[in-house]
Amino acid sequence: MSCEVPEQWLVAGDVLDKRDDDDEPLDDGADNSPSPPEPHAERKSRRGRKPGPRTAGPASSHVEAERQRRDRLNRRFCELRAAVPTVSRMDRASLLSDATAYIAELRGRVKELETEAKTRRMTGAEASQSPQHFSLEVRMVGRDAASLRLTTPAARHAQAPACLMAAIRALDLLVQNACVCRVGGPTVQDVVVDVPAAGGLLGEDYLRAALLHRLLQESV
Amino acid sequence: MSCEVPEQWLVAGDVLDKRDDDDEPLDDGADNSPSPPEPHAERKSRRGRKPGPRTAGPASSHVEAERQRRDRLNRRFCELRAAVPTVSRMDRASLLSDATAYIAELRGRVKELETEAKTRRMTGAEASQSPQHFSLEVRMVGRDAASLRLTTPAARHAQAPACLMAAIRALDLLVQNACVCRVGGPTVQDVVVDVPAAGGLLGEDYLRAALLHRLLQESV
DNA sequence: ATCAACACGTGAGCC
DNA sequence: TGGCTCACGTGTTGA
Repeated sequence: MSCEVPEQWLVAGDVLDKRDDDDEPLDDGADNSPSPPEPHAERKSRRGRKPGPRTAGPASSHVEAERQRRDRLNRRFCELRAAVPTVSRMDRASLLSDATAYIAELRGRVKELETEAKTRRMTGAEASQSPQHFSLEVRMVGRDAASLRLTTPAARHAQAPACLMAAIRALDLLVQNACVCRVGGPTVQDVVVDVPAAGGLLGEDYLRAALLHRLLQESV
Repeated sequence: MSCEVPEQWLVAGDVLDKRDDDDEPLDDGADNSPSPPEPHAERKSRRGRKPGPRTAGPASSHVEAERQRRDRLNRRFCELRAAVPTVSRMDRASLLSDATAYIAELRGRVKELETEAKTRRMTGAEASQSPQHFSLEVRMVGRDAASLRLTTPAARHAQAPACLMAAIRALDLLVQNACVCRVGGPTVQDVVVDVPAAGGLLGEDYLRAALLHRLLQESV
């Protein structure tokens, strides 16, 4: 496919100025029209026709433009070939179909990975939002003591007791007694904590709200 | 770019048999050489040259092959154009560069998503393997009671106390007193549990081994 | 020798 | 008008 440019069969006045910038063909204002017959160099896989009789006449602006168009196409083909890792053959047509297939493959991978990431994110969010499914009882014992009972419907949320402990500690409360048990096998996990000195300025509702807030924050 | 095929300027004996299967040009053994002049149909964006003088002579096997090659290239171009969503212009060259850029973009997305998935997997594995970093003390109190102390170096392993509780329960042990606290801010998490009736047939080493086993199993 | 692939020049439509 | 693009036929290679 002639990607290399071994300047071959150059003609006499080869200038090779070719400011062959790619990057959007929104250029080429009025630059290629000038006179220089500018023969095309660069060919490698010696296939195709020889540069021809090189009619340097002034009527060759068209052939020159066509030459530049061909060169640009060739460069684009080379770039595409460099971008596609699975090049079955060196054909142009094979390159095109390979590029199409590769794009489809990449699209499939992207979609697959995105769905996987989404699934992972969902499970993660579900696991971290599990405290929303907690049932938190706050029962005042006397005036400044409380008994908390945290129940989670699924035992896979094994971090629930620790979250409650952290929340209690974050509220500067002391734990007098704690009992964690699982009843009904892996379905229910129960935490009962007795907290002295949890009353005072802290009412039952405030205590519940603060603990819930902490629990939700803890499980981020 | 003439993707449609509105059969135009057909010549008299158009047969249109063209078993134009794509899928790897490893076919066409000796089929195009036969006599039928087979003019090419299908053109739409009336650009380019007219089909020419249609030299129906037997010397047109080459032009026919070239025609088929052109048609195949055109089809492949159309397929690629259908596969690339960001077609800036209708040029062939623009299509090629757009396809290259799109492939690069897809590659970047794939790499990004893969690294994200890998990171997520690593953190998950690390979090689940964290109990390996636990420090578990087992101190016998008398003959059939024990005091356990579980210390985790990182406080983000909030499920450690629950894991210990589950392990204790799995060993059918009772918890007399438990205390979970965090010292040094979020760096150390400490769990102290008193377990009566943990002696008997269960020695200290066996208790420690069983608890470690349970802890490692729990954290899968 | 045939065959496949490419490059070249050129005709022609379109803006 | 001219520039840009594509199609066409042909010349010329390599296998």
